[in-house]
Amino acid sequence: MKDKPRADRRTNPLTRDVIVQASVEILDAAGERALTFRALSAHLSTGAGAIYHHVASKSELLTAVTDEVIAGALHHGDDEVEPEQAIRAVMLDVFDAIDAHPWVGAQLAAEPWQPAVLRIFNRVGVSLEALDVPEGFQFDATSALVHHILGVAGQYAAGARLTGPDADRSAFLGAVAAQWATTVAADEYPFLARIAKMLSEHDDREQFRAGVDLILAGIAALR
Amino acid sequence: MKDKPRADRRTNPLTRDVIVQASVEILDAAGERALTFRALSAHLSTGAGAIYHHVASKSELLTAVTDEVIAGALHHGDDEVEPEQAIRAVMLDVFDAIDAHPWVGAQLAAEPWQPAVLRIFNRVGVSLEALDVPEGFQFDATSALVHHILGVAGQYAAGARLTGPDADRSAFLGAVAAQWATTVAADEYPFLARIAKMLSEHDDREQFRAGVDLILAGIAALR
DNA sequence: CGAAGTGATGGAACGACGTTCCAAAGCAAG
DNA sequence: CTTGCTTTGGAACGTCGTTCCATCACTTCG
Repeated sequence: MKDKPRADRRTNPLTRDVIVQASVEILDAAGERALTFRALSAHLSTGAGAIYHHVASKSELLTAVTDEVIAGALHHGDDEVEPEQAIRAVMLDVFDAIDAHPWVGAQLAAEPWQPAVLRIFNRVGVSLEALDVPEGFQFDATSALVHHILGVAGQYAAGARLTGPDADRSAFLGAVAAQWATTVAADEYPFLARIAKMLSEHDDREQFRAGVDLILAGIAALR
Repeated sequence: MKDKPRADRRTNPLTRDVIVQASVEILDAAGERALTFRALSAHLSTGAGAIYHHVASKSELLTAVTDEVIAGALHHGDDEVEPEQAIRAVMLDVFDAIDAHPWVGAQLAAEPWQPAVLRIFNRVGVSLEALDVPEGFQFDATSALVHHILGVAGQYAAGARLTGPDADRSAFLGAVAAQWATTVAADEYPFLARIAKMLSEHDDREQFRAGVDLILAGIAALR
């Protein structure tokens, strides 16, 4: 036992998990641009070299942090409800995780086949098997659902990055819509001009859910 | 007229278009990581300051370059064929553009509401209006299609970035699948384990098209 | 109980990047 | 020719990811 004299140096051992947790705190508090090895060093009262002893690179750290959040978000049970509801629950779990941590969306959209994506892919696929989807169609159907997540993730996360951590999203979208109405020529972009007003009023979560409904209806029609 | 003595300084004027074209060449030849203001300066035989006189920042340059490629890819006519075929044509045009320039995919997935995305969004929406989609549903339906593009874009582009400009994609996917079979525990990721073998054989373009079919079938079912 | 070894630590240093700054050069107007 | 404005290009700045290495704490063995 080393109860007292263990000095002040390394009272808590600086493990990979500690680094990941600190990264989540920095990312949530100040956004993805704020996560640097210098900020991390300061936050952990250590040097960059010590961090590199536990983590190979920044991209490896980002995938680990992303997987941490996604794994925590997928704690829904998947064998109790009917399969279609299970899929909806998983999809919304991921959306809510991105909503709570916009940097997760950026990371999911940027890195292919990273552990977090595999986790989502598998989870969606498992729920999809319970439907009467033929085996040759399961891959395409699961991919469509996952791509929908990733597409929304990229746009949503990037939007949140532009607005800042606490800005009003509907105000931001209203500004975008206003810019459409002025900058964008109505004759060049007729569809945009017509739905510009809907943009500021729409609910991202509802739109995401509508997309899920669309894909599920397509699966039901084509299976 | 200044036909001869125009000297060596101002032989060709270094305009914004010249910079965009040079950027496309660098990106296509060496990937997105190769596009730096130093490489651009060398390629154009100038200095960084001169470039900044025509372009505000690197991200502005990237959005301009992306819009250039997407605008060139959307030259399909949209008023001659039946609307559903028009949508398929637009979707595949964008996919093929991303296939030819993987960095476009990364950029599309990263920046929200950039001009290139608006261009795609409007084009899909215009074609969608010709279907019997009720007005309140057009926004959600168009968003689902665009999100599908963006989701695929991010994954596909990032995959191409990992493999390099000329590597064999199916070989890369085979390696990913092999890693699934070994690293990923079959009991933890049952669906992935079962589908791993399909990954190396699948055709990305066909899978993208299957996703489009899925969403279109969903639109037809819900409208 | 002390010596030797091993992994962890943290800070300095490196190269590359985006961006800014500024002096020189071209060109148009008086 | 002179004056003023735009364009040019290269030097310089600050920050980043990453590498390197001297030092330290702790275990293991004689």
